[in-house]
Amino acid sequence: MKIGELARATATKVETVRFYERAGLLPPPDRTDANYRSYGPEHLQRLSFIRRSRDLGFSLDAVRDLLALADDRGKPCDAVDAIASGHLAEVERKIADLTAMRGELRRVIGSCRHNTVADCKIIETLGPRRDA
Amino acid sequence: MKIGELARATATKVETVRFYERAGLLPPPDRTDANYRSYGPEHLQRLSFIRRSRDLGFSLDAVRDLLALADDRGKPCDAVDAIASGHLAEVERKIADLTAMRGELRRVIGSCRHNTVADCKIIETLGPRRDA
DNA sequence: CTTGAGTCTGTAGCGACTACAGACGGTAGA
DNA sequence: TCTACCGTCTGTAGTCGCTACAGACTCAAG
Repeated sequence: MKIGELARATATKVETVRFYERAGLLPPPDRTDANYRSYGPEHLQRLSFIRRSRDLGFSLDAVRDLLALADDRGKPCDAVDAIASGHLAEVERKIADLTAMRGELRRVIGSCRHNTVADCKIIETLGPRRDA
Repeated sequence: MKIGELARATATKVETVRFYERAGLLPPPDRTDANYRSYGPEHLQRLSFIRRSRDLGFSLDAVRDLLALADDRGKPCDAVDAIASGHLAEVERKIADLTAMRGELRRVIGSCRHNTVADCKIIETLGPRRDA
């Protein structure tokens, strides 16, 4: 299959597919006479893996590690678990950060009385020591 | 005050202060004879505003807009509210995305039986149609 | 007088793409 | 057969918000 088909099949942009190749995540495929990339089912499978991992928020580095592990079928699974668990912890930290932000933002926005900027509570909150 | 003092006072790195100046967020201060930046209290106040806004997750573009509004004290406050509300919506979207990710990750990790990669549920889940 | 810390400018790097420019290939309708 | 148009190619630069240098300077303390 050509790059456009592969891209469509995995909901990826063509440029991103080429980017993954340059980044060493997707092996360089054969080329046609016209120098077009020609992918096989193994590429489709590998790109699907990458996309799914990315959807779960894994970094490209993590995806690289996961792919290497996936290719090493005899290895114990704990390394995979470690990567995933580490990532989960990070996601949880981000959720906590954003939840705190949300609380602050709601508080700040809730205090807006829709007057002028001069006595805007939002601006006041942002600039803590504004006295003019 | 010199850039290092300003940076310490606002928990900002010196390079970041200079970056904000280049980015047009912090006005260029006077210079000493030795060409050192010399900041006044208005810079401290403005940088505090920037930092607080960044802590709440506003983009630099949004901070620029907020600063412009803060300087225009007669304007109605609704524009400020709009920026903040838009940002809140985005934060909520991110929380929803991350929460979905977290659920998926927990499910995937929970299925790990700590065997070899060959029958690792995590790898299986990531590569949907792996049959070897 | 020397040492060390702070400051200066300018540039390049990060992650994960995205968006071109400019050239070439392939195909379907007129 | 011509032509229009899409797809593909390479290479490079842009995005965001910093961060990290390199190499030169200044300043204060001992």
